[in-house]
Amino acid sequence: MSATIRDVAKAAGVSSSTVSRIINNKGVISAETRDRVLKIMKKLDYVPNDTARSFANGSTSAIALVIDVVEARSFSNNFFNNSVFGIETIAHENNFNLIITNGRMQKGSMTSAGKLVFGKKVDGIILPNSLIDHTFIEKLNRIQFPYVILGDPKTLDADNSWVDINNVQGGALAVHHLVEKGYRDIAFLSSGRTEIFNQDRITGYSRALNELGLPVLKERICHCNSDVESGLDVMSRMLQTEQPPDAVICSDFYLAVGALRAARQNATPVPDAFGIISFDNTPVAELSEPAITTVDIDTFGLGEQAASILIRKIEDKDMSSRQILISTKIVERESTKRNQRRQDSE
Amino acid sequence: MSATIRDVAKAAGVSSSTVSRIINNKGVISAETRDRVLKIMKKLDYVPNDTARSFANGSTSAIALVIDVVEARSFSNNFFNNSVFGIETIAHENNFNLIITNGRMQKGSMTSAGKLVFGKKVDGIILPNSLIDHTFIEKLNRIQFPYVILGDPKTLDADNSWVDINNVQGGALAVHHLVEKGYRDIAFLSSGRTEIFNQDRITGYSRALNELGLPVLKERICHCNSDVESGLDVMSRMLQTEQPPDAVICSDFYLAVGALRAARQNATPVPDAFGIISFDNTPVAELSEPAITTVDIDTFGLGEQAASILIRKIEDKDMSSRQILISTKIVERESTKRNQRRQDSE
DNA sequence: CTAGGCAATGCAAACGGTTGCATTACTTAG
DNA sequence: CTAAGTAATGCAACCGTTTGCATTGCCTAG
Repeated sequence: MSATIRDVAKAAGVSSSTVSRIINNKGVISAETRDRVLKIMKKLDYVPNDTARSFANGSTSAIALVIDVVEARSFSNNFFNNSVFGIETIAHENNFNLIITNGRMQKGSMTSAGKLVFGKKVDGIILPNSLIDHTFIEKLNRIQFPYVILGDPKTLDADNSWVDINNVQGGALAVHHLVEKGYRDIAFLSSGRTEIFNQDRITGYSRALNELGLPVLKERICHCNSDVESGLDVMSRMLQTEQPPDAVICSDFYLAVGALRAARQNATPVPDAFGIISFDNTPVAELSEPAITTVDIDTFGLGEQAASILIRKIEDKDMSSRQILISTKIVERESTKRNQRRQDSE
Repeated sequence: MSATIRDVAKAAGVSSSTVSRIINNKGVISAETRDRVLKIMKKLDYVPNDTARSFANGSTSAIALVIDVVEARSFSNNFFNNSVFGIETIAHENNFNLIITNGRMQKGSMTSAGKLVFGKKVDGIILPNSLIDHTFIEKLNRIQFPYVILGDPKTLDADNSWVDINNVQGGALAVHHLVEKGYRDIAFLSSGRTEIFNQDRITGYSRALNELGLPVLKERICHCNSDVESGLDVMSRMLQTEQPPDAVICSDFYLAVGALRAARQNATPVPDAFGIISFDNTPVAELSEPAITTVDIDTFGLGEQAASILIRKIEDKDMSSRQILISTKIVERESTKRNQRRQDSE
């Protein structure tokens, strides 16, 4: 059907080696030959067959991203969304293709990721720590296959490359912000007990309280589901105790909305009597009233870093592994923006 | 490095043809040979090289999705997010890989999509109507390359396959819902003037008003930017006229939140004096107070349909083209849930 | 003047599968 | 008993590039 390298070679009166060298900018080619061949290529609408190329030189110029999606609930996937975008951006800049595969949907024996890796469809792979399978990682290590993990894979002992949001720092940052604003009794609503990011945030939260000489209380830390109802329930109960907290840090925006509603139902004014911070600076954080102060996690940057480490690894298999923590920052909005009389008076 | 088909063949004492036939379930193979070969394959950790395979049989088992992302603003990308998930699901079921490429980032002469197509990296392609380039489509048609368009590509004359949300029906549905609820003077806030989906929604809106014998008024249709400020501004102004509307349909959730704020600032109670409907049933529609009634657009289904049409086309190049419109439905929440005295009294 | 070096290009094998066309050994109908 | 059919497998070409190793002609240092 379409022209091959030999068609071009024949039409230009050269060998296919010469055409190949021109395509790849390798070797020494005289200017006239190059021009002639380039013209022929254009005339014949020639585009090198990438599959044949991959086949010949044993590399695919493609990377895979394994995602961990169970249901299509969009804004909890804010994370996914932005990371993919970051990864695609870097992949594109480096002339890599990005293959996306859902790690939750394995049918048959080999996982989708395994198929891509061992079938040599990709040169490297990015996978989330939530889907880590030790035997799979071992296999990757054995054949020195380049990979990068999204999220600190605490359960792995080998030295792997990973990229993570600095959730410990984020948890601490939230505490410091609240304390600066004059809040003193800070609760933490976590969106789950098992997720590493929740554990890390709680670690940071506890550590910061310690540093500031504030007590860390078991009953101030609650593990809920990631929905408005949970946040509302838990927060309502807390607010009705004789010693209610005066602020809360929430692991996601659903919980924050729940907390906000609880405060409203309890006639506790936000931010004056009660401060709220949510993790993940999703654009919808601006939409609530009051708008919610967030710990901004740079998921786009996370994707960028993961992709660029992976690509460097592909280009240099002996590269030592890298671990990157991306700092968070506070985006202050209404839910913590009280005037600080309270603090001053203390 | 890793075992090839010839290694397996040698170890099993057969020819590589036999191994190939076993891998692909083609031809007739005796049970004993098959068993022996399968055992050897397992023992040698043999996985067929997909690149070599693609090369040999001229098909890649991969499809590409071209996305149109300019900035990472997550929930306006709810669309993107769910569609990708739908596409990946179907691709996976059919043993296709999904390559994602950002159509906005073309560097060099050939677009990223063109590289994938003409470099024979994929067997088919899904592209959004927002990125349609007539000469590119013509090229695809000329070589009979399978593609499906996301969103009705109204500017194309040829018969192409596409999948779209039925925005006309959606616009009408919103009107009918509001009228059923007793609202009579319905405004429309569009998130832009040029997008086909906005035009379609307005068409449906106008048509439904006509059918119901209600007037279609120019000044009730506003084109804004997709943000809260715009919605707030426009709606505030409308509400302060001597004859304000008693309901509004918004093209996205930002506008709906703006409209809600405008109503609140104007002391117009929602839903009793003013009804609000937003397009796109993003989960955050539940988070506002009152929660906002939405026109649910099935973006996951959109992706599924696009992928399955594409794959059928790949498998049968002579398949006639398909056009699919996916109906919307109302998800009723608080912002239109008034008791219907008003209507009864008319 | 000559040998060594370099610029420019060609030859042909290799990458790892797939597949059309044999080939071989049975089986069975006539 | 023979010819035709069929089940099971092998041979070798082919898919479109890349690349190590020639080869050729020319330049330049000694």
